[in-house]
Amino acid sequence: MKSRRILDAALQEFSALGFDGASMSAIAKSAGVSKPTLYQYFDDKDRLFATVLQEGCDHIMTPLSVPDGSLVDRLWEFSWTYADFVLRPDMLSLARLVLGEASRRPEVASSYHLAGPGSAFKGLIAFIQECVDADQLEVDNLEFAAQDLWSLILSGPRDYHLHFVDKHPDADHLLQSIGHGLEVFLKVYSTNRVKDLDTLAEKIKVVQDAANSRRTEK
Amino acid sequence: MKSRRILDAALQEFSALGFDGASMSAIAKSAGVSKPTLYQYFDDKDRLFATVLQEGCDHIMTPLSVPDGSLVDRLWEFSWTYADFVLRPDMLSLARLVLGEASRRPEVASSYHLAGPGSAFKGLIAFIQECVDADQLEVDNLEFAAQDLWSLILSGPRDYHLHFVDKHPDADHLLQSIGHGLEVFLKVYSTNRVKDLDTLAEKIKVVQDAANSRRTEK
Amino acid sequence: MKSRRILDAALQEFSALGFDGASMSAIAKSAGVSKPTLYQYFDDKDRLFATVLQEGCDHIMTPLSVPDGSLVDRLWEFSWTYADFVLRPDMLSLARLVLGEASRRPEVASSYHLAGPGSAFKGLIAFIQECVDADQLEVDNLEFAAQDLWSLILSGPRDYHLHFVDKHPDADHLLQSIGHGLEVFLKVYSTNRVKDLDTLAEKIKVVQDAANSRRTEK
Amino acid sequence: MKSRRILDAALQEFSALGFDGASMSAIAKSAGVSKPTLYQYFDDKDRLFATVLQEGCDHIMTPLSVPDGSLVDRLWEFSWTYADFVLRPDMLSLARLVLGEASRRPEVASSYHLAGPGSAFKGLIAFIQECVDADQLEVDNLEFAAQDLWSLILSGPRDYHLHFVDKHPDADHLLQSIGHGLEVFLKVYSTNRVKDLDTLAEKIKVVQDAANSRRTEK
DNA sequence: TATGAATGAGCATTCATTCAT
DNA sequence: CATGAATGAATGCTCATTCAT
Repeated sequence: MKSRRILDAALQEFSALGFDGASMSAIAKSAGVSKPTLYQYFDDKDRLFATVLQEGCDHIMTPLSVPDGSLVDRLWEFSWTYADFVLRPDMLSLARLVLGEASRRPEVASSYHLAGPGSAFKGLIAFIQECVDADQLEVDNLEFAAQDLWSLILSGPRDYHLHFVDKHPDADHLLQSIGHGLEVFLKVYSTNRVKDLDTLAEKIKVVQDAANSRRTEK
Repeated sequence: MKSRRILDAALQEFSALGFDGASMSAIAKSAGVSKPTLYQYFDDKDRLFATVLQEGCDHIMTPLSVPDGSLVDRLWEFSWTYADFVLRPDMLSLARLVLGEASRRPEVASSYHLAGPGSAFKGLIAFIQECVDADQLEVDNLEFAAQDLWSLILSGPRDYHLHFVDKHPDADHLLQSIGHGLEVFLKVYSTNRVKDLDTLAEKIKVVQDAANSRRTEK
Repeated sequence: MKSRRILDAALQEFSALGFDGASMSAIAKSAGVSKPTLYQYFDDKDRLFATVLQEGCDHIMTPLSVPDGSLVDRLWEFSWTYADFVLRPDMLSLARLVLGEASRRPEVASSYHLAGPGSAFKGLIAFIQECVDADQLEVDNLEFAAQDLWSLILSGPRDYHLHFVDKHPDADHLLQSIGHGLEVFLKVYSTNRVKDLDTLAEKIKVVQDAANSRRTEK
Repeated sequence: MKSRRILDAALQEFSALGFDGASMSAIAKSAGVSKPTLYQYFDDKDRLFATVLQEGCDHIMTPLSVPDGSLVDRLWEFSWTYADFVLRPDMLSLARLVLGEASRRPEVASSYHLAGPGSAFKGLIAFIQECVDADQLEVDNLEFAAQDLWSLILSGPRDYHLHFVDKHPDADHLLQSIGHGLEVFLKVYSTNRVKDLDTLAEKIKVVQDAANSRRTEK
């Protein structure tokens, strides 16, 4: 449990200050333990860092389950699940931390990529495979299709939020982005373009109206 | 000229070690000057860092001019120009550096984004506008189209190479990636899909054959 | 105890080299501790300096008790007590140090004056008040009388020894100085001038003879 | 003339910051010359410091002439001349500077004392001799009498203003201090006590009234 | 096991001083 | 003669790491 507190504190400090910027003293204090205790649990700063990132990677493997439903429903759900996860402030911090250290610790960055985007990618591929099997999508190359989905939906917002640290994701904007991304994706890969695009448009409208009415209430 | 050497050395060190990791001594030594000299040119480490990034941003504004030619020719040229630029090791290092410091220097990261991807984006939009004016593309929302082009073509490889520091861009892979991206883009936005896709396929084949024959020669 | 050693070393170094001249490294070494240890005890150089001076001021408050006896006896004792204290090399060093920093740290100099000469002054006033109450002195203005006593007895030697660092107080000279000072003081303020001056003269003679015989023995 | 500007700037800086605190760069800039030029005139910092103090000492030799007139008139004039000189802010700064460096440069402090208080002392002695010759004072030991005069009149205020840097001499207070000092001095040494004390009292009253009326006018 | 106290090595920065021009 | 540009050597201070308890 003490190691738990230490790892949390370390993630916090590393994320905020970077590897060099974070000091073992600060981590120890923030974890509420003494420095020697900290060193009892983790041999040195590098080890601690590695462990923190390892943990980060392990935690990444979350969103893989895809619900049942129509193609559009599933894509929709899938997209938002990923978006919520990928744009979470702590995930963005972690990503920045990893990239900041990438030149000095190439393994860290690559294994993070494998665990993060990589595993997400696997999920994507599996999901698309399912849709193909169900004759909902027509896909030549699974990998490309998966990449397209990811790129169209999330690469823009993620890039933006990686760089604009204190701008929090804006639901409206995200809706537009995902909505448009899915539209393009369906145009290209759907076996039933017209209907799917209709369904999508309606879905977007529903969410938008809900948002608007919520805003009006205020 | 001395300040030139200092800035180069600083970029080098910062890129390799991060802001905290880079030491003024190391920068001075690597620039072949003494520490006091370094401080004569740059008031302090922060200022030096800021200048280095400023320069980085200034240098980013490069690829904006787009050649004449058929739609596919132009898209092709455009894509490769951007890819070459964005995947250059030094540009990737800079991007990592900026992201690594983003939490502590939000302005740095945001102004980098504005100068880098942001300005690239403007170029993209202008370019697409031209194509629309020439009835080559049919576009609803310019921004979305531009974002799509960028995402489809480059977000995948860039993300990959940001994380895999020592893997150098592989022409084959890139060709596939860009080729596929352009294909999707044309499918969605071209006013003359069939012909354009044909032209594209041919273009890809030509390049691939050239590459193969080059490989065989070796 | 370690902070004791540090403070001693610091007083030493500061006294010998001044605030800027003394280096934290030298203080640490002279105290037999490492620099980080030094910084564990004192937040920074200023704090250390302040503490050293604070201590100096606290130690100053010593000679206030005045013995019983005849007026001349008491004055005599009083004078020598103060002289011994004020002319002690370390007290002179401290005084020089304080004055040397006075322009940059006015509060230091003024609070030193309050604690040092100032508190001595209060003792003087109290003492003279006692003598007045006992009808031994006739005084118009207590403060002036106290100032006169101090000035007549010690201002000359103190000024001299402040400037001549390596001349150690010479008992003979001091005897003359104090003797003469007291004589003037008694002439002006004693209620029993003739007798008191006689007593004083005899006291001086006794001490002088003792000194002479001591010198002869050698 | 350039060396003039340098010396002035150096005195300024040294007085304000002490020897170590003053930087050659700052002195050069404040003198409006470049550092190499500064070094052309003065071999090194020590030399410059020595020269500055030498000059300070030379300038000290000022108040020696004593006007004619009655004993009280002459003492009065004499006292104020010295007081004005000794309490001048720049003289106080110089004194502090010298004392602050005394432990590291004993010769500096002693030669300053010789040139400053020492030479004043000689003036005092000569002056008192004159008064003795004119049967105005009855003095046993010239040196002691001179020391008494100085001590009674100026040691208090000077000590005060050495320590309280930003308190400027207050005419009222000084008047009291000098008035009382002279009173004591006359009581002890005058050959015509009653009359001289009367004259003095009147002199004080006149000055005090003048000051009061001046204050009322405001 | 947990810690207060300690340290060697290093960092950003500044200074007195000196070339090359 | 005067200077812009340069530097070796130090300074105040901090950090990752480790004893002694």
